Amino acid sequence: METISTPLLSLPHHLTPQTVNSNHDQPVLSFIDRCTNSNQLKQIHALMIRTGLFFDPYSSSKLFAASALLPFSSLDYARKVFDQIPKPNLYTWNTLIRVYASSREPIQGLLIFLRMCNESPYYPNKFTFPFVIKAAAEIFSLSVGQALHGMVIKASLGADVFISNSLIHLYFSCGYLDSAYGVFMMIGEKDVVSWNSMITGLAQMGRAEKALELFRIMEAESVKPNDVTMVGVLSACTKKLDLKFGRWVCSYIERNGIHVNLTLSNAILYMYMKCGSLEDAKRLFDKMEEKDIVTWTTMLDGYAKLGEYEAARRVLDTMPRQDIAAWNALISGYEQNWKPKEALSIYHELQQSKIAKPDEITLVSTLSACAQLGAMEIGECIHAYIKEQEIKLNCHLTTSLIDMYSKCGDIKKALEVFYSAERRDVFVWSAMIAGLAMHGQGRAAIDLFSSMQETTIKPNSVTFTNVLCACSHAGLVKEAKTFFNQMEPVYGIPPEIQHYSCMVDILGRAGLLEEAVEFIEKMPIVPSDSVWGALLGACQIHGNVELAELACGHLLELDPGNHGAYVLLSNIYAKTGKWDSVSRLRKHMRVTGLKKEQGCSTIEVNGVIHEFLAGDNCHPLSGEIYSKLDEIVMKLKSVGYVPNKSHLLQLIEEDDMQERALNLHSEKLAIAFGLLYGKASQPIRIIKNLRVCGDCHSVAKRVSRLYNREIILRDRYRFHHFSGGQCSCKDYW
DNA sequence: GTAGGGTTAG
Repeated sequence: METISTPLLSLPHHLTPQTVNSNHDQPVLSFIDRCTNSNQLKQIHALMIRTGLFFDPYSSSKLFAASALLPFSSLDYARKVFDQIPKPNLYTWNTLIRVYASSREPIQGLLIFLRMCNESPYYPNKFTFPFVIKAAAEIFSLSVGQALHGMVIKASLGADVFISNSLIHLYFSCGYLDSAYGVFMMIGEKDVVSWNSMITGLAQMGRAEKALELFRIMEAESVKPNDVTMVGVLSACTKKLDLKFGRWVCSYIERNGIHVNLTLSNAILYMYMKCGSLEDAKRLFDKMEEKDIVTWTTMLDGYAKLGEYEAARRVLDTMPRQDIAAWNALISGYEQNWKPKEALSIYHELQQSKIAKPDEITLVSTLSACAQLGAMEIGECIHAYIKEQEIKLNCHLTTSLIDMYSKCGDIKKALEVFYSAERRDVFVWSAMIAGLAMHGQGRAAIDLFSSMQETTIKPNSVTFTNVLCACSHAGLVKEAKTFFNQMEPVYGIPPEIQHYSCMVDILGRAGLLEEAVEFIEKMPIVPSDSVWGALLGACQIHGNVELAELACGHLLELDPGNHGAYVLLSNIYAKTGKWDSVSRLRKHMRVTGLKKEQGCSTIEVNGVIHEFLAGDNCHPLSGEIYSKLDEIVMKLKSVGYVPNKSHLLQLIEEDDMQERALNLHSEKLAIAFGLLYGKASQPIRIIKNLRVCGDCHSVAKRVSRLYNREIILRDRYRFHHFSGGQCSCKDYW
């Protein structure tokens, strides 16, 4: 359509804008709204230019609105029409801001708004503000939003309910609950949208209780709720996992004859799923006449999160269109249920099938699966894919990459990602601090926390957990006390149970057992199993039987099935030679059927994860692995290694059996495998599900020197970097 | 002389 790009050339000379009468009964205009496709619209456009009608501001505004708002039209075309209009009127400016505000580039809405203020003779009116405020909300810009709010007040439009409602929405998108509430309170005649904006906003911010309270007030003030209200209320129920209230909402909807559209059905379905009523969800799903991709994905996600993978898979295979969200639901279902291998296998299938393109969420879940497994080669492939596809690193992805590299043992790469990140939110900072902590670099973690103070990012409760964890792994008692004491007065974060546990752990490890007990006694909240567990762990290190029994008693009271507590206590008895107690405990464990969690180590070689259980013969190369292990032990013994059996005294009595059992530890099998098949230039990276025992620790140290190989071992709590006969934990773990 | 704000999944 040539006339669109060169309209002025084809303008008939006898029809200049001035000669057109503002006759709005022009028959052409009535055709605009009746267009059913873009060709018809373009024909009218051409005709209007030929006749000069296009240069009448009212007529062009009608055409422009159609080009911007009719469903078949594109924003690109609308923009071309706009650029042809010599003097857009206010209606036209407003319409352009409106379509940009809900487009993929809401920032354009703000830019057009600025252009309008500078270039046009118009001052924004009551229609302009809702659109431009929406644009600000879309990009979460509090500063722009506040500036607009100021303009609204200056223009004496503060009482407009439409504008107020959009301001409420804006403040919620920016997390400014109080400002939203302030605007809400200033509305003289609140309408249903005002209430809906508040209820939805509160629910989304996790203030479910407050949202439901507002719903009750709304009822008391006789404002009639609609379907959107109910979606908001259901969202609050879902956040609270309150099935009872959710069911009540469903009956409320029925009693009040509220129209149940697809969105509302989906919200009910989601509530049932999240609140744990699979039965209700299934019944509703089968009853729903109309289903969209949200419906299917909600079912799929529900099954996957409940661990019903076959049902989840069936939904994926049945749904009419598999978009990336559906795949994400399955991948994250596996990942969040600690089935990282399955998660990676689905990701692999997705890549092979090319049915959908992985997005940020896919990559976040997949990286987390790599972190769980310690699968660094796969994690690196995903990092390369991100670079190759030029996927922009948002804070979520940055956090996942840092976490993956940290948990796979490459703290340098984690730091590289951290320092090259364009944006760092509190999660990015916290992940980096956690990474340094688990690698025993307590000082560096604290320094990083100090650098964080120089930014505008405020630490949260997790940040402090990680900082205290760093102090624990590095034995920084004084520093830990300072941070802990600053939490509430300086940062406004009241210490939670995990912070108390950390402190008990720090004091206990340092041998300040008395102080640790005093600390527990003074706690303003009830000590949890983790607090007693920390004390018990410290008692093992320092061989304090009395306190260990006390801690163990409390621990088993809170968590009777805690086999770890028994193992720790029996270790302490063994260490202090209380054999009677050891056998009494062993008998008790046998009778109650308590078993130690089986040790398991994994190692990645050439992108394949190999898994070893204690004493297992399942690996196809088992024979070679055991011969290698024998060779290692012989070599080590020839240079003075003596097996340290204190770690399994409680389980096996005969001496040679003890040594055999030690050699069956899964991390030793993994080390032997790594020496046999890993690249000689690469460190051996091993992930162990339990804590590494003292004997394996000393073997790893010796192997690192004798074979001149770096070994990086992640156990349940932290990393050990073995190199040249030393470990990064300095034998403090 | 045309019009506006709030909605479900990952």
